[in-house]
Amino acid sequence: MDTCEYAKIFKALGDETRLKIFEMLRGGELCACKILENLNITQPTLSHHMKILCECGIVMARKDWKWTHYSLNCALLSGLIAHLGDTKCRRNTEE
Amino acid sequence: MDTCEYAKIFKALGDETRLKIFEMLRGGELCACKILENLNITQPTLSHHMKILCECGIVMARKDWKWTHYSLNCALLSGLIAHLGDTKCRRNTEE
DNA sequence: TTGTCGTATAGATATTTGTCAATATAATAG
DNA sequence: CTATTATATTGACAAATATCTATACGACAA
Repeated sequence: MDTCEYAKIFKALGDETRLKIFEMLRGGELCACKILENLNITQPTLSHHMKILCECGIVMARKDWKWTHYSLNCALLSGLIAHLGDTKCRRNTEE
Repeated sequence: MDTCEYAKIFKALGDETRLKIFEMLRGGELCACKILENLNITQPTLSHHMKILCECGIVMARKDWKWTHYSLNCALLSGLIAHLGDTKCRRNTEE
């Protein structure tokens, strides 16, 4: 995973609507129609956002008959968290 | 910290140039001129990016004589990591 | 086949964004 | 005062983006 891919994830999460979707999915898998119910956007707009979330890898799609179910890619999320956590953070009081 | 503020942070990190800056700062505090040396952008463009990084709170500026030193806001970063880590991530194999 | 339902794509448009050159600002030195 | 140095701001512009309406696609039902 290089910097460019992380940038893609951050960019995906950097839109308020998509971050809301991300937060919804943190509770577990959801179908597109359920997500749509909780947002004030049209269906094509949701489809557009889901594509972006899937293309960066942080969200996965699963088709089940007519419905598409979305869930977080937990492995990728864990990797991202681990990467962020690997930061040299000194206590601000001293060098 | 509400969702909107996280979106601002993610948006800030969603640009490749700014993510590079973020990665540089993970190694510790740096002056603007040092950051500029490692990027192929002009000084005004760097200034613009630093403003965005500071406005979302993830980067802090410290003026010392003629130089401005930038460093990560470790408290905010920790909060972000904790938030992300608080995700209900099931093993993908079972319900 | 025709209709319905959930989702995706195409095309248009207004807004946002990243970048630059030019200029300003603030602090210091002489 | 003037000159220098590091950084910030302004204004312009091309590229990217979020959103919509209209339409297409795919799966199933009758």
